[in-house]
Amino acid sequence: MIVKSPASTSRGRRTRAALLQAGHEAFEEHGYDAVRIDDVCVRAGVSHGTFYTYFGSKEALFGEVAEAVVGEMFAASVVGTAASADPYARIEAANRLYLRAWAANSRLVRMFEQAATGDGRFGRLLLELREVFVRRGADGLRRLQEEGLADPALDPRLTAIMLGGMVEHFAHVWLDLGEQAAEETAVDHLTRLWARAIGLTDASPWVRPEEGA
Amino acid sequence: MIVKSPASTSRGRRTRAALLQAGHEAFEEHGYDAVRIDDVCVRAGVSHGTFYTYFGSKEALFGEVAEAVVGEMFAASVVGTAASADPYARIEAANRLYLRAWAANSRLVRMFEQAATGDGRFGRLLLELREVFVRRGADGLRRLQEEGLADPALDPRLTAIMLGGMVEHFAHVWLDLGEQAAEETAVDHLTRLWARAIGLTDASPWVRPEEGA
Amino acid sequence: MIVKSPASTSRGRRTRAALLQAGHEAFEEHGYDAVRIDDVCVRAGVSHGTFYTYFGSKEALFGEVAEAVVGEMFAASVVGTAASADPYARIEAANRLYLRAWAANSRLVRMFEQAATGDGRFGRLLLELREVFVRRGADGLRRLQEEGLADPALDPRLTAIMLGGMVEHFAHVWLDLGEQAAEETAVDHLTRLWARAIGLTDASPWVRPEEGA
Amino acid sequence: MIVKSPASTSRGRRTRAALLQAGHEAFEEHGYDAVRIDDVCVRAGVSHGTFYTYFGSKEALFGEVAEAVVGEMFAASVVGTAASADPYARIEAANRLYLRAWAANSRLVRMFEQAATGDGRFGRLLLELREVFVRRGADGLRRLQEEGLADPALDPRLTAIMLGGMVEHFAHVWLDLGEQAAEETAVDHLTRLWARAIGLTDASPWVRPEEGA
DNA sequence: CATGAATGAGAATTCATTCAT
DNA sequence: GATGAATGAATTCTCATTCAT
Repeated sequence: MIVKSPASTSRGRRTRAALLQAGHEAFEEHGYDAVRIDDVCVRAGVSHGTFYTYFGSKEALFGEVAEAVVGEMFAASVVGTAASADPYARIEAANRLYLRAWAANSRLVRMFEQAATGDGRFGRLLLELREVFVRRGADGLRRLQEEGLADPALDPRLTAIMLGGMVEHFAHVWLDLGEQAAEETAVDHLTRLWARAIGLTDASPWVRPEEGA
Repeated sequence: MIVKSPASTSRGRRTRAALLQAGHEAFEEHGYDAVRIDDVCVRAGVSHGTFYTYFGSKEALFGEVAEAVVGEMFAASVVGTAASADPYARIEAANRLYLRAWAANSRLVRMFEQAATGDGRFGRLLLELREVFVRRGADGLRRLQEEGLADPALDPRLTAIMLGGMVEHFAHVWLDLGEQAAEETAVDHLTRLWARAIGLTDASPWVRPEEGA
Repeated sequence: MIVKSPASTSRGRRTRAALLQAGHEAFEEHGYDAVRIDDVCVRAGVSHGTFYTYFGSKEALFGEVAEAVVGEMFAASVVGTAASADPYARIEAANRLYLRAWAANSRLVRMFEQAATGDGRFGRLLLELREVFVRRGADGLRRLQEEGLADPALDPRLTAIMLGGMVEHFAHVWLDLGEQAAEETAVDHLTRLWARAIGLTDASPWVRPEEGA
Repeated sequence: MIVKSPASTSRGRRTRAALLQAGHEAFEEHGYDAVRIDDVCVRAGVSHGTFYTYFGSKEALFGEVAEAVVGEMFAASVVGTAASADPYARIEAANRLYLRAWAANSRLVRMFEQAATGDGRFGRLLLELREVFVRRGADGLRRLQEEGLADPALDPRLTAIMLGGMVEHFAHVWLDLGEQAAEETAVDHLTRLWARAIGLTDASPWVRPEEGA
């Protein structure tokens, strides 16, 4: 895509950033289709003519917003990789991270899927993003399997998709659909479910009554 | 909602059904906003004037399509409730059911969320639908907890949301995003993860090597 | 090009014809670029939405106007071919015909050339039209040459282009630029010049004074 | 017209000339309406803000381009007037000149007619230009008539318009529409046709066979 | 009931022109 | 003088909806 204006002056850079920001907010609030170019312009405080100085179309704007968001999420996914040595703690940290990363952009990322239907560009972007998270999850599980800490019968990729999806989906229900829950409780549950699902032994202190007998 | 025409004649009933069916397909394929009344009419083989004999607006059509879909899913969720006595088998049956129910309508249901942004009507529909599945999951878990077969520390509702979300989300990734997987493998993994996540004793035969030593 | 509407009803056919007529007039009066779709609609007495029921764009309308005009001119070029046996009279008849054919559409045909620059479609149409007239002229000249009535040294095609151009251009100057002249005088001059230019002997009764001496 | 800037500095003069040149080329290539100020500026290598330092509007630029072109053509029409004493050679020289003058600017001059539709200013310019050529042709013919070398029955002005139009129109067909022809052949034919059309005695050596018998 | 012509509000986009830097 | 950001009037085109036949 041709970036219409390199925004060579500082004023230009400011305007461009304002439009990007306004677009981000507008898309988040109302969804791709419902956003009018003018909405974005009003929010950014510029005339609609100015919009076209910086972006060729609504789609172009969305593309840049999307790239920025995906970039953020990539970045977030990397932070804190070198966490604890304790597997359970690592899972907990990852879940917290995951939840927060999606918290910031849940609605927008969902929107990529709508936008993705037709085009293909956003679809690819979205798949790449998801793949990063999936791969991280799969790699983690594989390591645990090699160490004998997780059920070796589980397919790492499939499992990562499923458990990762659990977190992603919960983030959506929690943040977008307003399901009430404290972050601590949420992370605690997600981690406990995840850890025990893969067979991590010391996943929880729970001991079945019968065993105790 | 005022149903514009009770479609009293049999010809009328046929036309109405054709529009409903055409709408279902069109929404599924292209998404709410991208569908034009004309697309639906062409697909149904009627003139676009006729559309308004049966539906007051595009939204009205979508509303009826949505209600039909939700009805189907409600129905599907009830079927086979009285399955096996074995908890693991019950979970497996539920997951298979769940997966299939979403398989049929995943794209449309997702669309409810887009459409929901506006007036809240579809949003409510969606919440009610989800609630049915959540409640079933929560009830099942509570029963297992009472029987001492599942971790009593887990919050039934939260857990049901998370694990139900895992299934729902996987259905989406699998069917809409094209992740490759055999249904058997998928159901097997989902069930294993679900069962072990809640601490169901005989969830899987896996025993950690060290323990075996 | 897809004709947007076959205008199956008589009302539709009337509206379509009105738009075509209005377009013809508007293009003729103001030129392609200066005509707004709305001008055409107002003139035709329909809303601009209706315009798009029948034509996909201004260019599409112009295309149909152009085809109609070219068709008319083709038709006009054929009429009266079987005229007199006297070569001079034949040339005169052809010139009168030529002048009248261009009289009706001079401005529009000129417009094709503007419109032709970019596209190619109108350019081809125009070349074909011109070719018809050129070929007729060339064939006529060739016959006269074979009969020994015209200078055999003249290239028929080139000559036809030049003398045909003389008539076409004069039509433009006369009709569009307002040069004053009576049709009789014009036809008389054009014929006399044309006939004598190709060496047709009895082209004019004029005898050079010296010869008379 | 108020010339916005006298371009007092040498840098200013250079910029002004660059814009004029760029405008000339752009108008020639794409036509008046299709040219955007930005195209001209890019071609001239200046920012579009600068344009308005030198020209008040697109029309003003076109006006200056037009005046320059017309000036050139006036100049060209004068050159070589004092040629040979032989009438046929004089006509040949004039035709060659005519053809070359139009060759250089045919497209732009045609454009004057489009642009003329609006305010009449360019139309007047064009008429004046054409008048120069017409008058020269008419004067030449009148002289020949007085000398008994051309048909006295011909109206000088009308004849000059017609034969001049033949040359002008051929220039257009040849150069703009791509009709293939060598300049020599073209000038030879034009001259022969022109000379014989007005009845110039020794116009061509052709003698009808019958006469030769 | 069915048809399809007509409508017009609304959205995207272009581009000549102005103006602060 | 030069720059390029900002403006907004003007234009094209879409599509849900109405209505006469």
